[in-house]
Amino acid sequence: MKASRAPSEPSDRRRDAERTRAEILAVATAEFADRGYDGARVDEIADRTRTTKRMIYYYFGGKKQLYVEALEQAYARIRAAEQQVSVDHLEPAAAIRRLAEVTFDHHEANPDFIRLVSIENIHRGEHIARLPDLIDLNTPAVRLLTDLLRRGQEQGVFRTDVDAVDVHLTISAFCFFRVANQYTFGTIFGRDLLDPDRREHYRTMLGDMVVAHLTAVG
Amino acid sequence: MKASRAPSEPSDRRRDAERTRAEILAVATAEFADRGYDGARVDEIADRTRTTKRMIYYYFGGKKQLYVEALEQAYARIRAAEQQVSVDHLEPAAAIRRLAEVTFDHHEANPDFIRLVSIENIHRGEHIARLPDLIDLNTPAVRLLTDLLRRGQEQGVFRTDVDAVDVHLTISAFCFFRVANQYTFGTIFGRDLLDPDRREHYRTMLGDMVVAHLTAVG
DNA sequence: CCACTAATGTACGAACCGGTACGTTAGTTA
DNA sequence: TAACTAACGTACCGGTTCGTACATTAGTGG
Repeated sequence: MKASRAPSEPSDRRRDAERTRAEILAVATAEFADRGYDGARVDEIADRTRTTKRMIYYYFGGKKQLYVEALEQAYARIRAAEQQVSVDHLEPAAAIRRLAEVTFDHHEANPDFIRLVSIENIHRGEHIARLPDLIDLNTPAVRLLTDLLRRGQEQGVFRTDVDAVDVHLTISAFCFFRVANQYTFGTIFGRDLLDPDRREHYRTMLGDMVVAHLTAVG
Repeated sequence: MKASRAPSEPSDRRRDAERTRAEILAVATAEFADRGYDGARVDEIADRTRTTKRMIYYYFGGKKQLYVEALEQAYARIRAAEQQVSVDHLEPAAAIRRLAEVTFDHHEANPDFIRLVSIENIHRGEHIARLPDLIDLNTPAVRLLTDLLRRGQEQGVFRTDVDAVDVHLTISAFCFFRVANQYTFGTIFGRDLLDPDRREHYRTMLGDMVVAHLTAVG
């Protein structure tokens, strides 16, 4: 945390631990997302930074620890972005729709995060399970949904047999699948799920679906 | 295809090309689903069969071709199972619900298939794209949905701004995510999506959601 | 400006892993 | 039963890849 305070912005390659560490982590995130844990190469990560492989072991200890930190940082970023969302001024149904759109946009804009999550699930979540900081039963999205569901239910417009996590699951599933499985789905059904011309259709459809479900009689 | 016709069922280790090949493929499918393409080990696959690594190269040519055949066979099996579904006797809404349930059950019962698809998407579908036999724009599920949507729309009970592939996407996304992302989702939100006690809830919820969406005013 | 440490670079080792050269055996057929 | 081939086994090679021993330099405090 010793801030670099050189005259007139140092801006480049002198010794800078923080910068080196951050650069390694950024490159590693891209590499792991690109090729998976086992497909990623430590030498490749090193080559893409302005430093050497030695520094990876100096700062992170090993390939696995590097992967875990990349995963942790990716989650932290998404969490931070979620925290920004505010829908207090909207009616429950409109607010749910808005939240679905934010999630939709988010997934589309962060394919590397999606890929890291897929990779982590292939490994059965063994690494994320050891990151207690990430276990947050009250994620911003879930907190918002809890409140919105309560409001809608009190107004008598929302069904009462689904909870916040269920709704979050529904929204996440749609947004995640659209990005994560774009390749196999696109190949088999001949439909590019990320075609910009269809983007608005799917964004609206998701909101329609979630709201239709919640407002249907339970 | 020369059927083994030995006296009183040979039942074991004599020379049997078909059997050896099939055994390798079965073991390989499990290994690739378990550890991913790069994580899978050819030696490990060989060790788990009653034959040797040499046979893998004799019958399949290499690790990649073995993976591709495992993927192809997995898709073929799912396709065959889909073909069995018949919902002609049901009203459109009930039929859609039934189809959703079949897909739900199917995904839950075949986690290895789910994992292979996830793995293939991490590889950006590069292998499946080279399997023209699998490119089927009219999958059994899509054919059924096309018919059901038409019937429902003619009866004036279904909205007209979604097509069969959209509905299939919705259903698949939910079923796939629930199995594929069970680990990270379960860890972060503290909810086991495959808990048998919640199974019926999610199975019903999916049908409710899809039907509510389709019957809502477009 | 000197000594000390954090940060960095180089070169290399050892295990792993996909793949293959080469030899052998079982079953078939003339 | 001899000859032939499909099926199978063994032993090994060569490149890859994670990791490290060791040397070096930049910056900092006294």
